[in-house]
Amino acid sequence: MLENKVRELRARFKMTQSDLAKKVGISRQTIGLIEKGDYAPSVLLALKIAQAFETTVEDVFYIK
Amino acid sequence: MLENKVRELRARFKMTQSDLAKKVGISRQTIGLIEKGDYAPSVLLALKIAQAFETTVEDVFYIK
DNA sequence: ACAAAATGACAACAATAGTTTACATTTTGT
DNA sequence: ACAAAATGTAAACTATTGTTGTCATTTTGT
Repeated sequence: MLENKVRELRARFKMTQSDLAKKVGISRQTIGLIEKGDYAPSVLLALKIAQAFETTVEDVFYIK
Repeated sequence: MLENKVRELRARFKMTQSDLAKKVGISRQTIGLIEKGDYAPSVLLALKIAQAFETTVEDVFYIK
């Protein structure tokens, strides 16, 4: 399955779900669902999230 | 918007759309649509495509 | 030139991503 | 302890991703 480090990275950057949501242009709830692992975002959103954390998509999202 | 190098990479690896589709587990038509730039795949599929070309998501898909 | 393989394109559809609204629960700061 | 901020969750919904089937067109190999 697909897993991700969004929650850890967000903590490291001291951002709330709302902060991140605003930064990448989606809703707070969607960030929550992604963190929960409920679904795989589009690659466009994944790229924006990785950029928000100054890292790569592979570093944030990975197949396990 | 989102652009990608799937067509070039696929040529470099001498794969047909069907080859790549089979390798990443989707239909041939979907590869065609992605190459055409019609839509952004899920990050899961993007990861698989990048892996098929032995490279990163950022190298294959980029915001322009 | 010819046949086979590869690609383009479209429609109708199924599955999943992502939205808004709303409310409950948990965490944080003073 | 209290209020405010942050998070969890759910329903109903819209938008987009991805499917299968079909046929036309283009490319490739002999």
